[in-house]
Amino acid sequence: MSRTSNPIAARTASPVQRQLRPTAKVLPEHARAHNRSLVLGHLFHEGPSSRADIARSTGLTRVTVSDLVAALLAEGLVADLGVRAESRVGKPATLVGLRSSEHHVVVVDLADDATVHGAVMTLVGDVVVREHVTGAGATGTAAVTLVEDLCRRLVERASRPVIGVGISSPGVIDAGGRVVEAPNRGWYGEPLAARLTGVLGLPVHVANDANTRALGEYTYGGAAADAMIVTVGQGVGAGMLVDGALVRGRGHAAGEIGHVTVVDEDTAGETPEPCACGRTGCLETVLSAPALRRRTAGLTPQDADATLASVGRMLGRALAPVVSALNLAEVLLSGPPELLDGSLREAVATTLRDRTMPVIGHDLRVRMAALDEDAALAGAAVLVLSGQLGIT
Amino acid sequence: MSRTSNPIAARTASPVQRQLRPTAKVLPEHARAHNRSLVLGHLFHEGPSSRADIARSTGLTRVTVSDLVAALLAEGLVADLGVRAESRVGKPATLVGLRSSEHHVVVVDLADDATVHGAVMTLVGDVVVREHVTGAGATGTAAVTLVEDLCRRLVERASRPVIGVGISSPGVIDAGGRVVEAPNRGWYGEPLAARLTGVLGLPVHVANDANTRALGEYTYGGAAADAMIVTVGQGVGAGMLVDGALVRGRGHAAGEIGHVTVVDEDTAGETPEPCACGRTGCLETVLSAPALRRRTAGLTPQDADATLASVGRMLGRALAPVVSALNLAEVLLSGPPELLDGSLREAVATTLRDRTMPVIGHDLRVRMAALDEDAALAGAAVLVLSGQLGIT
DNA sequence: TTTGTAAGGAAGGTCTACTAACAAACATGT
DNA sequence: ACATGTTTGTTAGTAGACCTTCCTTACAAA
Repeated sequence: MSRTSNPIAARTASPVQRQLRPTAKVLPEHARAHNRSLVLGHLFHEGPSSRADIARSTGLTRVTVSDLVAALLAEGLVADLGVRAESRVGKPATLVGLRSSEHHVVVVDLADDATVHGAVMTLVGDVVVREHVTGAGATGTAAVTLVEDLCRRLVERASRPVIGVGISSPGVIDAGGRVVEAPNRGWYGEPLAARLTGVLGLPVHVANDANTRALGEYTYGGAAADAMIVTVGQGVGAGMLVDGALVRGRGHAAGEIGHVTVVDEDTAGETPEPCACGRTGCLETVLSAPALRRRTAGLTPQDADATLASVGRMLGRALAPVVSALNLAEVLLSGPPELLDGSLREAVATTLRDRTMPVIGHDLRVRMAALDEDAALAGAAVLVLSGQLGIT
Repeated sequence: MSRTSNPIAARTASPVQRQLRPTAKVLPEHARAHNRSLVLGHLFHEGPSSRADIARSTGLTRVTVSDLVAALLAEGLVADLGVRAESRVGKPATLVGLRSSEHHVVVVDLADDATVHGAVMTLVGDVVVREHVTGAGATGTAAVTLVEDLCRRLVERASRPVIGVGISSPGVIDAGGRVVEAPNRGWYGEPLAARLTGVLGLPVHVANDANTRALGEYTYGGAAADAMIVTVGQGVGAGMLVDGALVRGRGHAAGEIGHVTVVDEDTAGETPEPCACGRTGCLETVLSAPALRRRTAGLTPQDADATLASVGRMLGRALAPVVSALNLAEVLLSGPPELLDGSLREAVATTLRDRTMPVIGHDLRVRMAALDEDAALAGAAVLVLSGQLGIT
């Protein structure tokens, strides 16, 4: 074997260079914030607990937990709930609990072109106030103003301290809340989060609607840590969860699967249809809610089922490589149940199992998303919980 | 809109429950370890630097960096290189550098069924010693003993302190170095890392060979942080990098794309062939090195190119959903260049661009892997660098 | 009543990184 | 030649964060 051209050896003289990622230093206070999030996360997921419970769960000592809880009590995020009712051996525990109804989150969903939906929510996702504005056709700065006004009204109507604002929008959105590209609102490089923070004086988080849905399903809907949530509405999108974290991708466009080609000339029983994007045979031409309705309109239930199953098989074909490459635990379908939760979903499941090796397809679950139409709002709330409190 | 069945609201009484991941507490010493890795990582990627350089790069103060460097000097991981040659304004800087040739890593590659390849490497991936054992047919415990003996010999032949052992093996391997399933060696649930650590008294890291290749390409080969490295050899595998981290997947089987179905009855110009896995039309039946050689044997160069292009199109079809879902920056092909680096690679690239939306396919790169046949060994070394020094 | 167990708090110690201040060593301008 | 400004690396002191150890409180079980 010739080793002279070893590219590793060739680099020995000069160091191994790479575009350095902004790896952040860690200060003691960051450790503190992390452990604080651990405590909050425990209370969020497990409910009222004693300090000793939290200590066991987090691995921190009781002393440290007491200290953190004291700080949280002072902040008002946590409340003393008195002694635990059930009594075991030893000194009875005093419970502390997250004051989830004593803090509010303002959330906005921009998925609907005609109407902007907003709400005030508690930390556990209960809707306290609901508002909407009809902003048909508003684009550019006008659309930003629309969102601004809605947020302001919601903040005013919140009866508790508002922890932050979460916004779910279609389009390509970067981690800093800048809308890189959202054709439906005419936003290109719009610094939405920064602008709203300036106006409202509150932390604002913005993310793609398919991604927020995925977050919502993970936090409130029991989705697995390695999952794909396919959202079917006017278009088709997806949120990807890998190891419990949202995948954003190189250009912040992860999950944009609506315009993957799935219908070819040689696809049995199908003809590629033109897509709004200018190409043909895109997933959206067969799987979007309008496309599904159009394709099943006027058919007998049997024929409609067959049609839906056919679409399910196409989706399954497309997802099989994704499921295999990431070894996903779950594929969730979010959208109209009358279209998705039947032969379509079953066809996706069987196709995925047929087209992947057993170790991949064996314990893969294909199910409907657990959350209803408020999933995007709930996910927007998770943006805030995650960003401000570290709860995931 | 009916909101009564809101599953979020329904959960308000009980807390939001989920399978808790082992979220680790962070102690001051962990912060220290993290910052230490930051210093080492800077020296690894940027080469000899002054303490002030490191401080600017990491965001830590010069005082802290001096302290960390002092500790690393005491450990012998870093050396004082004297004053910088070029002189600028101000006090001349004293350079410190990673003593990459003064420490060794022992690496083993188990991809070859007939021979086990091993090497002693420096921290920058230079091969110092090369050894191999012919272990045709060794399985189960005998195969473990084979690896054990090879490691021991390599450790003995290492002329510098050995930081750890890295092993690259086909099969499904969990994060703790347990081989869940490796049919070629007859390993099922084999705790390889633990066993070797016990015998050698050194830190041992084990990972799937496609994954180690991906790590090697990332660290030594300049691969992007969001990339897929497709490895073509006896079979077909892949390593997935998302945000610079290896994806392991729900059942540690991420990257197992060799048995995704890519050939159907309706695939133009192709007939599904039976696969060793018992199904038909798997990616391995067309893309493995033997399959490619068989399909192109005896053909004119033009016909061979057409055949390779056809396989490239099939691969492109399979990868388009993956590239879209994750918004990957790069797809790397690792394997025989005479088969892959031509019409096949070009077909993959054009197919991917044709079948994805512009925002996804626009700046996607499809190229050959930068590292040669030692890529797996280099990746195994990265396992150790990453696990012991925190360098990625 | 005694014993054992568990919860929570107080005191003291160690570790970590920061700020402030300074000396050393050099380039540059007058 | 000499003062000035710049950059480096170190010393000293401070604040934060978590730990270990010990104590008190409160209850169940024997």
